[in-house]
Amino acid sequence: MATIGDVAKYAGVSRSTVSHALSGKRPISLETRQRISEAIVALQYTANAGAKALATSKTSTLGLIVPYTPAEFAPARMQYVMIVSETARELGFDVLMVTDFDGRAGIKRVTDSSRVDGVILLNVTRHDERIGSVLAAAKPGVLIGLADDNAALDSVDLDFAAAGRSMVRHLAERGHRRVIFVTLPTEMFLQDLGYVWRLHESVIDEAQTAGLALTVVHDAADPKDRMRVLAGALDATPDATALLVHSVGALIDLPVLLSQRRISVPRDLSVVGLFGDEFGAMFALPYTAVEPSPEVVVSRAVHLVAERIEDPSRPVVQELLAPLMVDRGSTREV
Amino acid sequence: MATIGDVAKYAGVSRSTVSHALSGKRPISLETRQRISEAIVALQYTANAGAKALATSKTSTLGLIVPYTPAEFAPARMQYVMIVSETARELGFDVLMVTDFDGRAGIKRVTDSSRVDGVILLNVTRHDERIGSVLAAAKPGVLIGLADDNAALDSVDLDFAAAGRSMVRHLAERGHRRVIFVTLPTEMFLQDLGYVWRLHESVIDEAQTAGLALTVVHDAADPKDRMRVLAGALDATPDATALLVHSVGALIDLPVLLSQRRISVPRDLSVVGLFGDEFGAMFALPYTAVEPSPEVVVSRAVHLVAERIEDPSRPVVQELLAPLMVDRGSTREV
DNA sequence: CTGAAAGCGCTTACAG
DNA sequence: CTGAAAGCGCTTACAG
Repeated sequence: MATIGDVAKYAGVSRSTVSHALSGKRPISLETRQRISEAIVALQYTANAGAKALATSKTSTLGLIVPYTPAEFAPARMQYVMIVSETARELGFDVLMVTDFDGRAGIKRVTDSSRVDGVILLNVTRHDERIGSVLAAAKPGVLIGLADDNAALDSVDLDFAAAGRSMVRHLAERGHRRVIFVTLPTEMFLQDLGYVWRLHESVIDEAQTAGLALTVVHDAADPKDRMRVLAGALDATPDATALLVHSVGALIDLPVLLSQRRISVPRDLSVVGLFGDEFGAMFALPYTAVEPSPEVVVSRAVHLVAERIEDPSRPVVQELLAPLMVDRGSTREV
Repeated sequence: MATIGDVAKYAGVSRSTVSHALSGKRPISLETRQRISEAIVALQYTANAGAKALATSKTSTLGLIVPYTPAEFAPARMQYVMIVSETARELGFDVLMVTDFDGRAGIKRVTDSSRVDGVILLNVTRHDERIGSVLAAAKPGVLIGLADDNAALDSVDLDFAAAGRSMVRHLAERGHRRVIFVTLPTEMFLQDLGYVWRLHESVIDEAQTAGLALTVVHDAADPKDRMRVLAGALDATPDATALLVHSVGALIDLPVLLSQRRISVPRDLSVVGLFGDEFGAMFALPYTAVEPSPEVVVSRAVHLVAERIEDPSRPVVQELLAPLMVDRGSTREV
């Protein structure tokens, strides 16, 4: 690999001139600049990242802390990872994936060794131990999700409370009075993920406000049991006119179950859920849904951490994204 | 952050002694070693990764080149990424995710700047342009998948040809003579992914050998059309006694369609497919299937690139993993 | 507008 | 068993 010294020699200038030509941090005569350009092309020069990081204390790398949460629905995760990576690239960063079983250890490792300029925490829980590690590292960090004690770090998330309310109101406005709420498996509540609770509570709360009778059913954690749980819920509440579904597993099974029972949507039953367009397309889900908009949430998070790397003193922000509802005609007036 | 100099001062030794104590590359007296250990703990010392990389020309980082292939079924991808990351960690490497739209540019970027010691190529195609980039970079690289011209790089993959043959034989042995082969969308064939062709061709080939009449149906690329394609295939070949399914989308839709038509498996129809245990569990797929074993394939790939980083002169290997079939009782004798 | 030199934090011959 | 010094490839005051 050619070094900056090789380029300097080839162009007949000093290394500092090459460096400045590259960074644009001081004026370089046109002629010199051209000679340097030629040298760079001729020698195929690319700056050594390690040397640059050593000299500047900047790595141009973001650590993506992916927690180990087997119970969660894995497929959706890839989308988040891809968006982080793509946004990071647009902002000039590379992404180091940190999937350590112990997220705290992972954060400590990549920050202590100065491998990253900042970290992005995926799947934040309400009492997320990783927040302390980010604070201890004294590096910029952003939470994708809301923690109870997140005053110290920037965070972004979908406004799941608003999402829950809008789903309930959507049904209430159409005259539904008895609704089955298929919420997430209890295992996921135990994982303390903020959005799980926020959506759950807002649905229950808004149902009360709207005078809507809610039958709450936790989806099964084990896919084998899912269908039975779902069927049981329908059996137990025959007078329900609508389903409000948060569980992704239930959403996938629903078409099968409804077809088995010859239940037509929305004629016999209205359905509203929470899932992304891309996900819905993949499984051909024909249901009206609140859109979690990962591209917006995640891209915003990456921008926030990049901004904070630029300016560590910027006030902490907490952003909640207003959810959009996509009407696919799976709900009707009753 | 404490530096090696701080540790040396604290322990009352030279920096080189600390460095050697850390690497174990020369004998250090017990007493000195202890003082150094204490200093490291007291100062919370962790070596600066950039400085280390600069001094040793080793980054302890692997580049994971994730291609941009929207047509492919995304959820499965995350599993591969996670296994790469976990295996890399076990071997002492971090993972840099490279998701550039142009994989070649991504490889050039991370290798030219010496950000990685080697690269792992996901979703290799038969004529993969990225191979040239790895060769040009003169860094170790491993292919997950088989390319036509892969004599120069290590590669690992499931033996998809064997997988195809074993599925056909499984049905042939049970007396099936007319089978519908639901293969991948034509879009995926155009993407030139090696495994797509290898499986396809081996199924057709083995069917001929086994005297099995095959109706080949390409699954729809658009999920909206999937169900119709699948239904059309059943209608067009009413005398088929079995389904051989490669398309993941078709696998997901199959339970719905069969339940709609009151077709019972394996009583009315035998089904064999190609999908992983984890994936099958997530969608509660009750079908006998060849197991793609991503954990084995991917972990092997990471080991191979790590070995080659250690010893660049090792002969190139190409490993094909024999597929396992998991019998879930979805096929019967006819 | 340009260059010589110090420094970032490591490792590793070299010398003892 | 240990240390002083050079070097990895950059950037950036400092000086002109």
